[in-house]
Amino acid sequence: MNAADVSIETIHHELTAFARRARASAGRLHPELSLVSYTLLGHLEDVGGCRATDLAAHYALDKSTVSRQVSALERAGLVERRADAQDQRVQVLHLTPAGKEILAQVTASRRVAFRERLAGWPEEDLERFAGYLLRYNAAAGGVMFRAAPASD
Amino acid sequence: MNAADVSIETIHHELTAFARRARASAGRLHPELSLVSYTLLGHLEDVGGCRATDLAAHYALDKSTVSRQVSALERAGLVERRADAQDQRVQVLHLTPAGKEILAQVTASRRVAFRERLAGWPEEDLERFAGYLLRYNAAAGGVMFRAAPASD
DNA sequence: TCTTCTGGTTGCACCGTACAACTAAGTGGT
DNA sequence: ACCACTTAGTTGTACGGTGCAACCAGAAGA
Repeated sequence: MNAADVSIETIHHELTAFARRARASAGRLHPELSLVSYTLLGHLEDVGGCRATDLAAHYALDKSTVSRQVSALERAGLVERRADAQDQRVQVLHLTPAGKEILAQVTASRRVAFRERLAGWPEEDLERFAGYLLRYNAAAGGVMFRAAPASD
Repeated sequence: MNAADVSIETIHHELTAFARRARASAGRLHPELSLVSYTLLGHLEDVGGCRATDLAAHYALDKSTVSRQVSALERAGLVERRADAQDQRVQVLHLTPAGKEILAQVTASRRVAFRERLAGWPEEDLERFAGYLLRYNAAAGGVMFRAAPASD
């Protein structure tokens, strides 16, 4: 096992640990906004409104899951559905002011957490780390794990 | 917003994306071994057997959750419980040969996935990336998000 | 028009999780 | 020796997130 393999093993291990920890702790702080809800709201803000189908495709979620998430967010008053003039089936989703507010709060609080955790890092390392994550996620392309090589 | 803040924002965004993606896709490949089961088995292999309470403490899970996970793993024949001579309450958990086998398979297949995704990276970048993740996770110290700064 | 496609909802089942109540076993004080 | 307290683990219950399948309503094309 050469040095590159050791590094890959470490990356594997640490990213797995991160994912597990995120899963375990994501819901406990900000109970009003789960990790998925948060990313959904964030996407709506980024793109400025889209359809439920777009969310499902973008996040590789089942449309039923998105439907329920959106229902919950609407019930909470964070998103609103607007009819589409061209197509009566689609409902364009938009953030409400309350949704923008909550999203901003949660983002700010999480940013603080990340900033604390990254305090003391040289700017050069921050930039490289960010670059590596971008590059890695781009390569991951929406799927975290591939199927087993030979067993299927 | 200076360059460091931009980097931190990117790290925040990309790690969040990774966590969400992991959550969404972890269960679909290797349905026989969820992300949690996998890390539990991995820990048992690393430390060579421990108590359910140790697992709960190490992964910040409720003991009931661990109890059920362990029960499932035992039912699947991947771990076995051994009585402790000193304390009749504790059951020391060990991987069975089948557990070692499955763990090795899943690890291998995931390693392949990571290796593919990291193919073409210069060895220097791999080492730095691994180092950054280690450093970040060490700073995270078991909790992914801190409470909101002022709202509570 | 009639069939097919598409956006979305709902019923159902499953998993992972927490909390609370509980049992069984060890520990310590009197 | 006994009783209170702690600790390890299980079980009941509830909840949130997820996928699949069935379904409905609107749109598009043969």
